[in-house]
Parts: sequence; structure tokens; C-alpha cells
Amino acid sequence: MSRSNRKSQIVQTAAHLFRKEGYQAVSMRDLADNLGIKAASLYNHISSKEEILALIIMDMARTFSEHIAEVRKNENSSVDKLTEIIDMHLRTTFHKTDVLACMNREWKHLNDDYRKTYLQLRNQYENDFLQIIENGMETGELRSLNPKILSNTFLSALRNLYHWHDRDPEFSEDRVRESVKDYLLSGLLLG
Amino acid sequence: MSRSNRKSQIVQTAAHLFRKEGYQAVSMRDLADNLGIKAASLYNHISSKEEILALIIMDMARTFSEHIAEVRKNENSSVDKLTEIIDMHLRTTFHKTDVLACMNREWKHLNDDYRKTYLQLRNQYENDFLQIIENGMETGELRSLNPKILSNTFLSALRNLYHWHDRDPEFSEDRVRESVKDYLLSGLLLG
DNA sequence: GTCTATAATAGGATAGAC
DNA sequence: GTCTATCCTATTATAGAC
Repeated sequence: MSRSNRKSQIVQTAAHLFRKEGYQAVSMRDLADNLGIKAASLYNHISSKEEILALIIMDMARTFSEHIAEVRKNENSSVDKLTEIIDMHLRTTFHKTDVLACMNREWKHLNDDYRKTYLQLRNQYENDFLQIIENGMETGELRSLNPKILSNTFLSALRNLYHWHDRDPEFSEDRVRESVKDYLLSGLLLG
Repeated sequence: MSRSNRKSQIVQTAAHLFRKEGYQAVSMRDLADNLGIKAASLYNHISSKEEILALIIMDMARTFSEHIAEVRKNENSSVDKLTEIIDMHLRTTFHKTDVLACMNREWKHLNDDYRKTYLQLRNQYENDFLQIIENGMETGELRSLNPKILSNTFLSALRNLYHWHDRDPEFSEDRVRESVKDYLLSGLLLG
């Protein structure tokens, strides 16, 4: 198989296994077995196990950062901005489940350099999100709750929707998006 | 040190390290170092690394199950029941942070028997929670959103509030509880 | 690009002295 | 209850043949 095809195949399979078993629990032999080759052959395509993890995580982390930076500076209302962010998380939850779960659960195993960059990106993401929330409160679009606590709670909900796929595959992406949007934006109580 | 004191000290220290580094990343030698003894000495108090993980997780899992079973069968309104559940999660988030994070992140590494029991408890918990939500919708106390999607989203938010302690130690438990309650129960939009 | 063989290390766990 | 010494296995990664 060609070098670059095999490489992306390795990364994809690794993401799947890392998500299912955890990064440390998956050996290079396990990964190779799943690809039908021997462990030593992996090193013709990647330089280390850590590199695979970085290839999985860093790209997704940058995608999220770029997305929220664009949303933050566009001219939409706060509710529309929050809707765009929910949409992004839902798309990723449904179409990049393995990578998203890997990122959320295994980033601690990145090497020092990548982990530092990852945490910078995550902090930046959370700051951008907080800014959007605070803007919405200032313009009166959103209720004046504590913005930091609200951000953290909102993001906790969004980031962990991938647990879905392990348990409730019965709902379509559209169905989930509408309900999640409705709940997270409008609230729970009647009237 | 007496046998039972040392044992609970081992479990507590392990919970802290497992949370910080991940179960697989913490060796018995790391754990022993943190306790100021040698790895071999640990085995005078516990039988295996897996047993330590089970001691951390299973007790907390049962506590959550018993709590929601009691809440489900009491006579309070749905909103009061949800409030009791939020309170329980907040108490645990603030006072048993290490154990809670361990349970959420490391349960996959339980041995087969414990993992099976853990998943039964978790399923039962989610069913009880779903029942409470569905009841609230039937009596008209809650808006009629999709109950499964709502449960999943609500629980995603609650279960992951422990990320807090890693980042925003500035808020008191009471302050967080009131804001989280307000948001998760009442909603975000003004009016 | 994949293989076999192997180096180098780290891990969980036990035996037996004190 | 803790120690030293050690066993056994599994791991990441490399060397060199095909």
C-alpha cells in the first residue's frame, strides 16, 4: 500500500482503538494486528506511538479553534453564534466520533510540546466562548447568569455528547441537534 | 502504620494519581513513591492494582445508584427531584473530585466482573434519571422535549463539572450550585 | 513496504529476610 | 509492615533481510 494511504489508515485505526480501549491500553502490536501487518512495519510510516496520537488530536484541536475564532468575529446575534457552535460540536460528534473522543480523553498523553500547544488552543477556545456569552449578556440577549459557570456547564454538555454513540444510536443527527439546541438555548421549564 | 489506615491512604493517593495521570500511566512504583514506601510493600495491603481501582470506583458508583433510587421514589415534584440530583453531583464534584474523575475516566480498566457490575449500575442510574424526566413531562412540569436526548445532555453537563477544579477554583460550591441549577433547570434565554 | 529477530526497558507481582 | 532481590511478561523501537 502507498505510503500516505497507509499512514492515514494507521491514524484512523489508531483513533478507533484508542477511543475504545484508551491510548495506553493499545499496544503497537494491537494496532498492527488490526491492520493485518506486523508492529515493526508501522515504523515505516510513523516515527512513534506518540506521533500517532498527535496526528489524531492536533488537527482537530486546530479545527475547533479556527471555527470559534470565525464565529466570534462574525456579525450574527449571540444566539446564532451559539447555534453555530452547537452545530459544529454535533457534526463532529456524529462524523468524527473517534477523533473527538480521543482528543477529550487522551490529550494528557501527548508529549510535552504538543500538550502545551493543545492546552493553549483549548484555553483560547474557552476564552472565545466566554466572550460570546458575555457579549450576549451585555446586549440583553441572554439572561445574566455567571458567565464563567455558564460557559463551563454549556461546554461540558457539548463536549461529552459523543457518549451517545456508545449507547443510543437510534437518533439521527438532525433530531439530536434540534433537541440539544432547544434545551441548551431555551431551557427546560414550561412557560 | 496500621493495616486499615494504610489501605485507605493507598486508595486515596491512588485516586489522586490516577486522576492526574491516568490509571495505566501510574505504576505501582509511582504509587509507592508517593507514599514513601517500596512497591512490594503495597501488596501487604492490597492484592493488585486492579483491586485499588475497584475500591475507588465501585463504592462511589453504588452511592450514586442508591441516591437516585431514593430520589425517584420520593414524593417531591420533578423539579425538586432534579434539584436533589444536581446537589448530589455538585457535592461529589467538590468533595470527592479525585474519585469522581477516576470513575468517569477509568472505569474501562476495571476487571471483567467489576466492569459488568459498574455498567449495570450506570444503566440503572440513567434509566432512573430518564424516568424522572418522563414523569415531569407527563405531569406538564417540564417542556416536552425528547426525553432521552434531554437526559443524555443534562447528565453530560453534570458529570463533567469536575473539570472545574483543574481550571476555575475561584467559585464556591454554593455559587456554582446556584448558577448550574438556574441554567440547567430554567434555561438561557431572557423572558 | 513488510518481514524476522532482537535490543532495551518498564511493568505487575512474589519470596523470604528483618 | 517494610525491605531487597528477583521473576516473568509486555512494551516501544531498531537492524537488516527480502
